Amino acid sequence: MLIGEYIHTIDDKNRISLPAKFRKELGKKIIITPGLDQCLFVFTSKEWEKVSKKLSSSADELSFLSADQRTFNRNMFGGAAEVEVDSIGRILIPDFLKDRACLKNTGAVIGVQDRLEIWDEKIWVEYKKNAEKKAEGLAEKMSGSRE
Amino acid sequence: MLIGEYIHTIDDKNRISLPAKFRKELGKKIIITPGLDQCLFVFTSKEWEKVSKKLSSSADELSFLSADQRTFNRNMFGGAAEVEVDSIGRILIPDFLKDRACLKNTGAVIGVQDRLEIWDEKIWVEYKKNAEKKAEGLAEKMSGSRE
DNA sequence: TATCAAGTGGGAAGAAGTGGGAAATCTTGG
DNA sequence: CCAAGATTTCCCACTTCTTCCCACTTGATA
Repeated sequence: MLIGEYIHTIDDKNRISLPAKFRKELGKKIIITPGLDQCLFVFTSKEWEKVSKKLSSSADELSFLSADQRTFNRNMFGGAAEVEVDSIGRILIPDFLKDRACLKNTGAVIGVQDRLEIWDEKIWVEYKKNAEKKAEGLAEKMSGSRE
Repeated sequence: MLIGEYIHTIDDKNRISLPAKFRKELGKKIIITPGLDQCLFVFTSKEWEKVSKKLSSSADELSFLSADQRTFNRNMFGGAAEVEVDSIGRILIPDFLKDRACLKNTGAVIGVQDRLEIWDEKIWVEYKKNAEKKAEGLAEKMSGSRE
């Protein structure tokens, strides 16, 4: 399982190191997509297959019939990139994805169960401040709604 | 079962000794997560599997489609870390978790049934003062609400 | 008082992260 | 169609940080 938070620099060539702890689980080829909330999602090839299957098969309908679905899928699939992990564990972030997530010199790499997220460090710090408070509230809520 | 309270120092390298009494039960790999109320939770790998399964049990849905779920998962999984217990029973607390719990030089390690909690000593002392008073009242309340 | 176990501290070897240069590939202009 | 420039990719080297191991201290017990 992918867990934890790591701060890494993004160099002039748009490369960022994947935390050593994640490399084995991620494998050699990974998929990067524009995520939700100003970050990038990173999936293993396997996870990506699952995810894309679930996204396309919501209900039995053809996914392109719904306008919302079209928008969402264009974003998710059109913005995705398959990248290779180099010999020492780095990946190259395509320019258009770097822009999407407003990445600058320093990125935060977050393990969230079965995906990674890549944030610009500053945005991540800001986000975390709010999220910590919310998360405690959510915990209460969940404990209440549990059967 | 993990019970009791131990005060240990956190050294310059962010290491803290696990009380000798707990080591056998905890095993070699443990999971640390941000807890509720300014402390860290420490789980055995087994316990963690249970906990994370319950938390992520939103059936077949993609967990990242719900905003609340994203917030919660980022906090829970992104804030977690798997750490190894070294040969003489210490663990290394990652910086980001140390910050979360405002840990300084001295930590309180508390056994709470099937998990440990790690508090900054001062915060723990403060918390205890209040908690002792409250606990008596809560006992009344709980005895009333239990089915 | 001596011995053993537990806790604390620090040094050294190794791994991980970062940066840069060279080779290969692609593109553009002549 | 070829050549020059630019871009990308691959690889190597340096530096920093982590991890492992050993030794000292303290307190408890026989």
